[in-house]
Amino acid sequence: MSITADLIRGHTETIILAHLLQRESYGYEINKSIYEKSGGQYELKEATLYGAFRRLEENGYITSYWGNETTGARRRYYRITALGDKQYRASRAEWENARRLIDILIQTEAKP
Amino acid sequence: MSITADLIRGHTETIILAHLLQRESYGYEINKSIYEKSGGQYELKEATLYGAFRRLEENGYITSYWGNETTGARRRYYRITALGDKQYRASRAEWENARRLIDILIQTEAKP
DNA sequence: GGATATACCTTGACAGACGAGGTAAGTAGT
DNA sequence: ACTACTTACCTCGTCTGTCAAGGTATATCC
Repeated sequence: MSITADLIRGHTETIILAHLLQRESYGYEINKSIYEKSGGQYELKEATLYGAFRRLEENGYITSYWGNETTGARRRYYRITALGDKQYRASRAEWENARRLIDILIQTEAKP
Repeated sequence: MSITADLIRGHTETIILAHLLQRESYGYEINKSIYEKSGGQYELKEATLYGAFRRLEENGYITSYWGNETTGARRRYYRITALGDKQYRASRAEWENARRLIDILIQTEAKP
């Protein structure tokens, strides 16, 4: 992992919601997907991932159920709720705003 | 303050360094400047600000000295070091990368 | 005298991320 | 049969940055 996690902190839950909007999924797959989408630059730690799932479920943004795998390890699937969809849109709008703000705040005028 | 601080978390020190690259300054002024640049959307809490100063100084990114104000409250001025300049450039590059990455990770394809 | 602005600082609590550990089932090679 | 690896889940304790709440002191305005 080449990107410092502090910079992603605060976006973990939004990233997970974004993935679940595409399709129902489970922890291991979501993490793999993040790894691939980031070109190998970023990967959630498991403790972070499962902690985020717990919070998201507590807040009613996702629901979960055990898949009925007949082979291989069991999987817990997650599905986004209507509330989660709403939260995703709000978080995304916040990100757009924060991005613009940080761009303004960390820039220096006329310095090569 | 309308932006949640969690989204800025991890950029506080870079924001301070960016300000100090423009000119030597002191805590109160830096915070006012952030408030104004952000259009009143964001303001550091004092505990956060002074905590960041302490870390920056411990790491050798800034130095400080007491101003000799003849009137009004005393001020502790901060100056960025060569190491701080280097760190700023690195942090800024990291931000460009993180920004691109988050954009990729929180986007959903073809959803209105 | 009292309120407000400037200007600094500290302590304790909280929340998210992480390191390090664990469980369990299937697959591949020797 | 044994060993190693992959898939897949989970938890506990620690660390770090932020914040609420408190404090000190000087100067100005009404």
